[in-house]
Amino acid sequence: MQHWLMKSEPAAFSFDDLHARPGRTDHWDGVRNYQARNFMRQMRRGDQVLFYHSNCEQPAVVGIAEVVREAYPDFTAWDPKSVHFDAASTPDAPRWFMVDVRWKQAFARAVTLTEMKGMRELSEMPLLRRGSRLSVMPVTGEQYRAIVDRGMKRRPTE
DNA sequence: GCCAACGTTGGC
DNA sequence: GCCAACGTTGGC
Repeated sequence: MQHWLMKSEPAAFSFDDLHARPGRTDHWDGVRNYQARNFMRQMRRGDQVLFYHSNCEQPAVVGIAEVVREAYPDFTAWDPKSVHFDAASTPDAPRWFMVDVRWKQAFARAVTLTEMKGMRELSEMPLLRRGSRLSVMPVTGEQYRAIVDRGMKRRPTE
């Protein structure tokens, strides 16, 4: 099983928004970056996803989601009215892809970006690199467990 | 709202 | 294929 981190701006689509969807499930549309797209295509059903709130008052991982459908064409790229429209992507030759994720569990408390910067286990995370803009990234099992442990308060907080 | 860092575009 | 200009991301 693989682990991932996916960013979303809560003003656009929050972890609570995902919870409110039918089946607590939605498609992850709008990724328009090749590296992030390629990571999504590597996702497999059952992979665990850290849901990260970006570009907001308190950037943080707020909970866990799960991949329930593997990569398929992002149809919002074909819709001229969509902000994610891309004329270069067609149904015959889709350029962009998305996966479906299901809300799984909210953290007891958010694990903030500031806090993550102080965690030794996370020193290699792309998320913490200066200027990192990658919106979908792999997370190692160790990094995943370290973050979930914090979020679930299974470990005394400093 | 600012602005540094990044990815993409397009002229050459 | 280079690289300046541009638009976007996202922390602060």
